[in-house]
Amino acid sequence: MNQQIPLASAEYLKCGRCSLGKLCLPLGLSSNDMVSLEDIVEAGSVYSESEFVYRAGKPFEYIYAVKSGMFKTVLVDSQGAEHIVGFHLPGELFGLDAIYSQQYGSNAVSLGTSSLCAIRYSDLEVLAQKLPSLQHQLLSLMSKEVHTSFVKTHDQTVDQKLAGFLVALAARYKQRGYSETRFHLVMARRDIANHLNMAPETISRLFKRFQADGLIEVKRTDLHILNMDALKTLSGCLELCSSPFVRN
Amino acid sequence: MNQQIPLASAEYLKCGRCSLGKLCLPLGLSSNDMVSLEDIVEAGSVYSESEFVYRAGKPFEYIYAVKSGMFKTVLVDSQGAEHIVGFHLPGELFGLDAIYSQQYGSNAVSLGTSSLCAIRYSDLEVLAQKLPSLQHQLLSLMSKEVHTSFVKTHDQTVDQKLAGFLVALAARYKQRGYSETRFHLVMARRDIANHLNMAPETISRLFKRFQADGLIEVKRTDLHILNMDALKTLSGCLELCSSPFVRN
DNA sequence: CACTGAGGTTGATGCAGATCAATCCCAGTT
DNA sequence: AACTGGGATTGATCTGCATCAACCTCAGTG
Repeated sequence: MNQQIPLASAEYLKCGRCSLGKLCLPLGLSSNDMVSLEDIVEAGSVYSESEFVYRAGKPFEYIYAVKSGMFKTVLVDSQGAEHIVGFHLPGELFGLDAIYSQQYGSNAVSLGTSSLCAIRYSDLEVLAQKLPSLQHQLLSLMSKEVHTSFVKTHDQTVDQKLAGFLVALAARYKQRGYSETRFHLVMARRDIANHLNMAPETISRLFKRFQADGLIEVKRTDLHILNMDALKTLSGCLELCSSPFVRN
Repeated sequence: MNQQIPLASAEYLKCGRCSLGKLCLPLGLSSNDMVSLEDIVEAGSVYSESEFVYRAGKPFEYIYAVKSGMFKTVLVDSQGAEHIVGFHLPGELFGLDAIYSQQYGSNAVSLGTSSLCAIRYSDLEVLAQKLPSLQHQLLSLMSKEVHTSFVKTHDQTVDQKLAGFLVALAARYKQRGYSETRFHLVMARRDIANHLNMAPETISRLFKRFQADGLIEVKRTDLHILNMDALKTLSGCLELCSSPFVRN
């Protein structure tokens, strides 16, 4: 079963003290409201590599906020083929697509050792009813989700897709206070390929070419972006797509 | 400019009497709450063929609910290439992706003569704060939007994509009380092609083959689905994707 | 009723990227 | 330090669908 080990430091990681607050649900909340939110958040369950948070078809109960590490959500079609819908970084929510249907529509899986906060959705709705800023932030985050997935439906060449993916990932790391030019590709090549509807071989070749063109430097999971502007141009989505959005 | 002619019968088309209530925002509202909602809904603006409701980049103010006809939302990338994100049928909302960024991310355009209701989002948020069932329905509809766009990111063969599109459209017509096996393709072939990331020629060839295979009958804009089951099988997304969801 | 033009259809060709098939690389194990 | 196996890379080949080009259809117009 899922190893939901509370972190030793869980008490210190409540929303009010969590560095991710400005990206996550608490954005805009007063300190009083924050305390109410903390009451319904189960903070800091730890998942080890490839553990399932939930599986498609299971009754909807919680939405999740990533605390550390990374998770992926995976759609499985009737033939059993998998499609990675998204990768989720700290401060991002997932499971929101299950509100309507009351059952999860995808599998959620950890990448490496990762942790997250669980929020019982029924509690969240009740609390959002009391706290206007929480309702606002929840709606905002869902809206962002809608927009980013709209942008992703626009098919492109493989170059555009991979460049766009890297640029977006860089922006998301930057938002979280990490370097936007140097970071680890936590997910396997195969996962990137799957997410972008490409063959792993194509990812490999593109990385090689991007490197030859001086755009990036990759060595296993280490990525160094050398020419962000060129990469952005390549991705083909400059104006409306870049600001204030980030595709994830 | 946009011809926003109030319908002569507008008074009779308020939410409480609108047949689309069970699909649209009013779902779950008591009759008292319904009146409050009606207060903030500007019902029944009419748009003629190819009129813009809003354009990408414009400040966000309203979300829209389709009353009659059909609208499409179109993403325009930095090279000016257009991509149709979705077609919107009566009872469906659009503009929700602009909540986060506070500006519309796409162009919204009418297909044929169509009408819609406009709801100032700031009013809606305030009202949703007072009416739990409205908040619930708004969140539900956004969740549905998230889910359907997730499903659409899963790339497939052209056969699967077109079959899936037709099956989903049929289901949406059925929900609205129309035949699910006979309906008009309001949008041009070119628009279907664009939406599905295919060439118009491919749509043409597929329609021909589907017809030869006894799946459908098409004559210009008239579509008759002869073998829904086969079409569903072809679309490749039986279990989780069909119920209770509809891709749009 | 012929004319026009936009949308749709049909056929021929080309290519981007998938697929297939080795080979390589390296982290983890013994 | 040799061994193992899964992921990544590289090269060769194949193919689905886009693209190009020509033609057809039909609603609208004078």
